[in-house]
Amino acid sequence: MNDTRILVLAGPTATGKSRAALAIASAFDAEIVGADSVQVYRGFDIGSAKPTQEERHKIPHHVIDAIDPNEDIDARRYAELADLAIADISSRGKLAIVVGGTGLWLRALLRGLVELPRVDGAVRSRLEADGARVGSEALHERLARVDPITAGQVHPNDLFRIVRALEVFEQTGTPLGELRRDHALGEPRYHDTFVVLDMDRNEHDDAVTRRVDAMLDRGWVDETQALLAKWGGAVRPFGSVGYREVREHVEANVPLDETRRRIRKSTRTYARRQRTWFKSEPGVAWRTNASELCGPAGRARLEKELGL
RNA sequence: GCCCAGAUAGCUCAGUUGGUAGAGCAGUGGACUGAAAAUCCUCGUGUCGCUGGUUCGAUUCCAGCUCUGGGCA
Repeated sequence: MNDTRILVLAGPTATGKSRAALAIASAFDAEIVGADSVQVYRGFDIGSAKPTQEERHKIPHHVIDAIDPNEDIDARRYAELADLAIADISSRGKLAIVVGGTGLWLRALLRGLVELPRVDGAVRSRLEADGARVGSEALHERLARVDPITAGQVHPNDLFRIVRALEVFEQTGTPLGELRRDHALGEPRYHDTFVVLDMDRNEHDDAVTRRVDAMLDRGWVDETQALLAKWGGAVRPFGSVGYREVREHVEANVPLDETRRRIRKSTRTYARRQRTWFKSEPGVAWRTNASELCGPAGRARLEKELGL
């Protein structure tokens, strides 16, 4: 356990996290550490609602624009980058505010993950090829023989997790289910104040609609076109909400209105998944909304929680 | 005014040879330990337009009415 005190601001997309973080950062002389699996990528700006240059000039942001789109990052590497940023910020006597909606990354940072070797790309590709050939049920049966614990927890259709469990078994000789059982949920790694933001459902729906429209008005299509030209469509962030749909607009001539509709839909679906995640995430100190958090009462509570 | 077709889940519709109904889309709930904006799972009661008639029983058949679309005047 690290002695550093940090503030964590999480919650579904488009609930006002970034704006609240900016307000709190100016009030408390803090800097911001992103926890966002798309904002880490350079160039993916508009569609990830990345803070603007002016905002970032005013308040330093870390672990945003950290890698190129053709580089790989995972929860472990994210936690390492965030650890470095937090250490740097607190060494200068400032407060670090971790802001983002990527639940697994936050968990990796705040609680740690099971100790495991690096992912072996060759092993993973081979297992994926197996999956494509024999189907996920067959792979699930294979998993049941070597790792019954995980097989019992993972649906036979969830190829993604089946492959992950098999690759861990191949690399370590120990079933992932046993490793996880022994690790459980790690002890807190920081003195964190974990705040989850949410919003009234109808209000949030409107916020999503407005945000998608604003992004398109700001030149999201042009940005996507340029990114496609530079990196190609196979790069990971093109699998994300919105970029996937805009890419189809550009490459497959899906009409803009239809694209707009699809983005709204997948954004809402994504927000729902985030809501489910944060609902049961342990260690949350306060569930609130952006306006309450940024009001006088919120500020008083933050001062108390953070010991300022 | 007349003729024809339709009226069923938030939307588009299917269906019930008379025993109170089901798909797609939309939406919802959930899982998640190095791909996580990813990946995967779950969930469908609605005066079957209104009023009457026939019937043990009508959303289904019949009549009238209302509304919508199309055609003819």
